[in-house]
Amino acid sequence: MAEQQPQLGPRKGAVLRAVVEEYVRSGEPVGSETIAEHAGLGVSSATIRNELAALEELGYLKHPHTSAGRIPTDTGYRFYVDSLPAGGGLKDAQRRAIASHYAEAILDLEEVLKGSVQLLSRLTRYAGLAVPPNASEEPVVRLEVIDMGPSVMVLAVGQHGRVDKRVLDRPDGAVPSTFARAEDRLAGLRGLTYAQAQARLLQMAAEGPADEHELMLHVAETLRTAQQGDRHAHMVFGGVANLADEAQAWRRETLRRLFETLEHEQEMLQVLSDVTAPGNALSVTIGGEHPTTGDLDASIVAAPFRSGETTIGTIGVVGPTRMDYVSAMASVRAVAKRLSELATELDQ
Amino acid sequence: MAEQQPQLGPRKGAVLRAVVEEYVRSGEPVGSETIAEHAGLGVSSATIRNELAALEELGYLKHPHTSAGRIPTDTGYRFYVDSLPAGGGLKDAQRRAIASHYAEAILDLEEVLKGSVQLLSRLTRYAGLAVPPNASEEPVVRLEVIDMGPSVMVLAVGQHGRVDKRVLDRPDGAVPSTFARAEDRLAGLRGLTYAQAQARLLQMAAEGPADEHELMLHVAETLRTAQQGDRHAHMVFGGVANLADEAQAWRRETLRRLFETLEHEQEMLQVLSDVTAPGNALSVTIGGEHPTTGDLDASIVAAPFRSGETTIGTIGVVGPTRMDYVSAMASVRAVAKRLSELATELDQ
DNA sequence: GGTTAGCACTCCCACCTTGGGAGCGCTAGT
DNA sequence: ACTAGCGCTCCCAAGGTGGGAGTGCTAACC
Repeated sequence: MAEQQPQLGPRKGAVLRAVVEEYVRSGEPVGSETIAEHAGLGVSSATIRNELAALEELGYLKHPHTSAGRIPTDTGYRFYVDSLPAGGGLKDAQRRAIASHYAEAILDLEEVLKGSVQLLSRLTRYAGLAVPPNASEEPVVRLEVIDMGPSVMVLAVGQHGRVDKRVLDRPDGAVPSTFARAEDRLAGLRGLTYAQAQARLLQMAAEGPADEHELMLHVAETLRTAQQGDRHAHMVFGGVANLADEAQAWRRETLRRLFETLEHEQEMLQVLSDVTAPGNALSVTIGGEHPTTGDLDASIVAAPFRSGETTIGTIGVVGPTRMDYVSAMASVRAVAKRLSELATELDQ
Repeated sequence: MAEQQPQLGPRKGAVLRAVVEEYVRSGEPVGSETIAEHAGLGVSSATIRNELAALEELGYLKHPHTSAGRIPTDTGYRFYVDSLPAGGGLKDAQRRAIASHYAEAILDLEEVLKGSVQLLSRLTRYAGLAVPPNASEEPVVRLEVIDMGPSVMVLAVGQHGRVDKRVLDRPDGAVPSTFARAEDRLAGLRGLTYAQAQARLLQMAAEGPADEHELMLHVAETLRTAQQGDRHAHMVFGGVANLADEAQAWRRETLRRLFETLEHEQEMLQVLSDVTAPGNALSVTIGGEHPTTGDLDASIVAAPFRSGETTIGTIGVVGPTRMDYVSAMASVRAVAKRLSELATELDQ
């Protein structure tokens, strides 16, 4: 769909790009005069006006009112983003900020993610967010059932450093030896992926002794939620305060809804997964292109990050539709790349 | 200090209370007429005016400008709060919301806290926040050093369900048997409190074999940060979106700073600890009474929660200085109480 | 045909003015 | 000690206004 309307004629394209860039810069509707002067097209404002009218007709621009300048529609931003050259766009200062941020070695992927999200929020002045690795393909390093008296804690540790826990009622009839035996059997699952281990556990629960049955089911359930993210998923956010910035385009009411949505992790996970492009591509979602962002006049720029060849998570930024897409895309791309290298390294 | 200025004369007190309540309700500066009519003091507005002037002189009220009504100063709110009767103030709907919220049994204290914080934010329409238990007095249930290949994970599990982890470089010369032996020795620490276990570990590091030295130090360090909260503390927030509410008193710029501060967990922890009253009392911090809240025109209502007789954490709300203190205090008190019961129960 | 200059027109917005009202302080009288 | 009354201050919402930005159109030009 990025290839749907590439043909506007080179000049219309240039005019549209000029409008987007100027509007993003200034926040004011852009008039024909401004473009005639700054875009270096060598034509008069009257000609630009004709082009603007045509672009509006085509749905790329709109008018707040008759005698105001133009602002881009979501479709206009979309064209702009699709017409951007693939690489680059990173300012020197940003490049340096990224380099120095990752200079310090951190071994815990979770910590790395937190740092990366904050880095992104500083680079872009928007809010950074990340979806941590889904555990499905991660090998299990340790599985434990810990006797805590009236309750039991199930603990799962993954190769990439994730730790999932779950506390539950102590099963009837469980005695200390139940736990010891269960742990012995769980030790045998080491090295399997979460998905495999979960499957084995369901089997073990069915075949094993009755007093372990419930315990094993709970361990399986713990692994399942670790894979789904479920309602215990921990998205990572950073620089959310940026969204409240004075200069930002949101009305108070929209701002409130925006924060509410961000707090609602489940919805954000859904959005991120809807939005993430298949493959390793950077994805840009502009306003109405997704119901949630449309509701919030927001855009999301996100990219998956990998360990080796496997995609293990997503990182990106949320900002107003009137976003500096060039900078945001470059920053997200660079951080995701760096993050992939790091994650790959952490996994050996 | 709550007893510093209890004597304003009964009428001045009544007038001040009326101003606070009316202002909290309406958000508009309150005039003498309004009070004369609504406060039921049986005196004319002229008399009220005299009282208002006196209260302003005393620093309890202020004037946006000459011909406007009065609004309370932080000191005014303080007097108001201190003059409130100790109990009650909970509306029936709130009482029911609390009861039904805790109807569902949850075993993980962390989950309980998240729920409680969200409950508080719904009850008060402000932002809820909580400081989870500090680990010092919590018994250690399990300590592990997990061989993750190029790195090592230290894992500590506490009796109340906390899990702390830490990933670090694999010490030089560590072999599988190093970990096995270390874990054996760590198993001996079970049942000690975090504080005790940390002390023992430092000793063990000094006395034990060289190849375990570094490992033990790292375990000790993990326990230390678990106790301090350090920079890895996980405060719990909920309903932060409430603060962006249309009707709220904050300017955009202040709102931004507020969100920034909330993101800065370290600072919030400091504030909470500065603010928490010794003993089990509910504490109310109003605007300028603390540098951070003063900067943000914010107030904090917080109360410790206990397990048995030991204070293990803090829970409360943050809102504008123009806060409905009665409702906030009642909600926080009730939730903290319920939470204490639950925590006590969870610890047997 | 595309481009341009020019111009009338629209509409907003920032500015000012203005009247009314809310609320105060003060004083004098009860 | 309280209150009625009054003059004063200051805000604020409601018009009114001018200017400016920007448009759309037309007619001329290359």
